[in-house]
Amino acid sequence: MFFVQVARLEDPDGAGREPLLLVGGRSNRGVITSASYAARDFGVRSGMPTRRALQLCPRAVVVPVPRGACVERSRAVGGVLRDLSPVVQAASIDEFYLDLTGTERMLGSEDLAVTADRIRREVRESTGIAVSLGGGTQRVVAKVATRLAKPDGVHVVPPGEEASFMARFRLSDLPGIGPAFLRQLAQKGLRTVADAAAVEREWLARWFGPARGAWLWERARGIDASEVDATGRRKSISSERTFFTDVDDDEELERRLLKLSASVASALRGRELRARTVTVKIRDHDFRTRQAGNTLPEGVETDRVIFAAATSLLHRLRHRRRTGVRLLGVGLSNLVRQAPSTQIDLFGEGPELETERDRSIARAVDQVRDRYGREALQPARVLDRPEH
DNA sequence: TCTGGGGTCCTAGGACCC
DNA sequence: TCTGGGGTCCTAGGACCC
Repeated sequence: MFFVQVARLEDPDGAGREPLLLVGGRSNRGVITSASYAARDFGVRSGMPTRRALQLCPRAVVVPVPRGACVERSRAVGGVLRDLSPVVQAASIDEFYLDLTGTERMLGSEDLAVTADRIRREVRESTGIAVSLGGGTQRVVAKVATRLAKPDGVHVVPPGEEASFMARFRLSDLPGIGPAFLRQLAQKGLRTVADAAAVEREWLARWFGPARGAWLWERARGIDASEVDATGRRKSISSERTFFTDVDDDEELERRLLKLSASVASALRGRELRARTVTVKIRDHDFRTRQAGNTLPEGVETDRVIFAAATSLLHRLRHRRRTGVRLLGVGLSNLVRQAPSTQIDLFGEGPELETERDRSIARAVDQVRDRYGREALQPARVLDRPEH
């Protein structure tokens, strides 16, 4: 409900008054990101094509995702949580894990459900966002418990009741089990968590492999020792766009690639990072998804070098298969911190990928856009040709 | 009624190194 | 003459999450 809530807070007289509210893409190829509970009664679900949602619920109103406002509100929620809990991990824009280990003395004998409810009220008062909290001694238990807390409530599983709590659910309710694993499980006649808990460890390992077998054996008992990671390190930055209609023209694809490259490069610099790996992703007209990547000897951050790498990857993909393109994307990974000073190429082991001059230009462009808006400075045309 | 965009993690094969 | 065993890194694809 996060996106619906934000859309309503941003437009109280419009979206705020609309009970049948859908947030998501409105183009011919859009999907629903989030639907109000009233709209869900019509069978609308997130991820569903907007066209289909409007057939199920013709009187619904569709508004675009208020992206910027969602990021702001998410940060605000995270801020409140960090004031109330020592360890907070932002798992996504609308989901956080809190590790309250060590706060027992501070909280005295207060019941965890009381603590959770206080957190819930505090978040709502400070940010206007209604949140649900699930609690437990194991991460997977807390996660599954949030389902029972929705909307706008709290559900805490007492210590010792983890296994019996988990036994109430279907395997499809477990985070980490999707359509593919579900099919495999069904082939062995396993549908519920209780079904899986009744199978011996060795059999699960034999059926699903040692890693997944052990994983399933533990989750079916509510065992999940994975830590709450509060470091907040980004591992990748990407941007992708589905076109209104398929694009088959190479020059048009390069123009799109330039915009995507500039966008991820700017996000990269905004986090004071450099990327060693550039990846280009294509989804062809028949929905076949392909990607090509290149890892550079050092981290880069400028539009020029990232676009040059992306262009040569795009050509590689197009060379392998040249057909109508539905989606184009650029990703950056292998992220490293920006070096405090320029490295000097003492031994002449090859030219630097980007110069300090490149970086100064890129950062100057960022500053202009910060002050005068994204539209203030834009690439005029495709400047660089690929190396090969 | 064809299927968004932002992510994370895992796997398997190959190159390369000692 | 024709081949071990350990490791890391890179690439591509896929499953999964919200």
